[in-house]
Amino acid sequence: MELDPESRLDATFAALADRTRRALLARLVAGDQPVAALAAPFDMSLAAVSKHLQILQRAGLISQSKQGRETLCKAEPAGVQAALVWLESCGQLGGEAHSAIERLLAAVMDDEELLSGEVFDPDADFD
Amino acid sequence: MELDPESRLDATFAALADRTRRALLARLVAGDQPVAALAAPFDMSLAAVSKHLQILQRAGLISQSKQGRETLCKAEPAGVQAALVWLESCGQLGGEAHSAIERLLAAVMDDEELLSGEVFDPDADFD
DNA sequence: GCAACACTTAACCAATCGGTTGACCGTTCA
DNA sequence: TGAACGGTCAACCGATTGGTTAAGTGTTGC
Repeated sequence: MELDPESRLDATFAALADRTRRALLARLVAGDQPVAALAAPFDMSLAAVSKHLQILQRAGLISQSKQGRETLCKAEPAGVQAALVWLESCGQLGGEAHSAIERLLAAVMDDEELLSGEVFDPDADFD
Repeated sequence: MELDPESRLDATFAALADRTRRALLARLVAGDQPVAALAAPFDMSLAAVSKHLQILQRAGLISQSKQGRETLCKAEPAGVQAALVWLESCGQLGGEAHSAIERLLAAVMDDEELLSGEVFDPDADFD
């Protein structure tokens, strides 16, 4: 179910389009956690968080496994891949090198010193 | 209006969560187009496409400029940047090198032959 | 056994979304 | 001037979303 790549991208981007779900994913990227611990910092019911996690799971961004009476959640970096590739293609075809990947590629092609400084803008603000 | 980065990501990912809008953006990445030409291939009203373009514009993914009685639309690769950085950070913190950017970085650090083949999976299906 | 824990499901709600049609506004050109 | 073009706006519609509360399902441990 939910096999065609277009629907997959629909689900992935839709899952990422909510700040609560992005925060949940960011926390899971930092380390696996059971649902209750994961839900604690959020000002909403456990049921609401549970539904958010379901959406992340259906999008392939996380996986859940029952561990006794707890449900361990872990990030699935592979789920991010399709979205990442789509966005990179978008940037690549843009002509000038705007995207991080483009800038990096340009640096590689110029055979310059790499990794001498920051390659990415660390603008992402995890909680 | 709409300044905080979290809301910006909300808008960006939400805009990308619809296949029609992704297709519109992909076409614009391939070249600027007026609204009517852009709308032609889609099986929906011009008004619907117009609304999709507004959503893309508010997300900063495209810009529109009146050119006589036409409205020229162009992709704004910079608008993709924030989303790209967020996803990359997600992949980076994941431990193993899962993301394209991570794989490329790893290749660079190993000082291997670069660009000798395909670096990215060209899975993105621009119509 | 039974109570507490760790969730999930169901039913409901207001708000938003993606689409429609029809009226409207500015531009071009015969 | 006035008709056709290019596009937006407004009102409406059904479906989906993000949240709630309440009930239900396993699991753990006294």
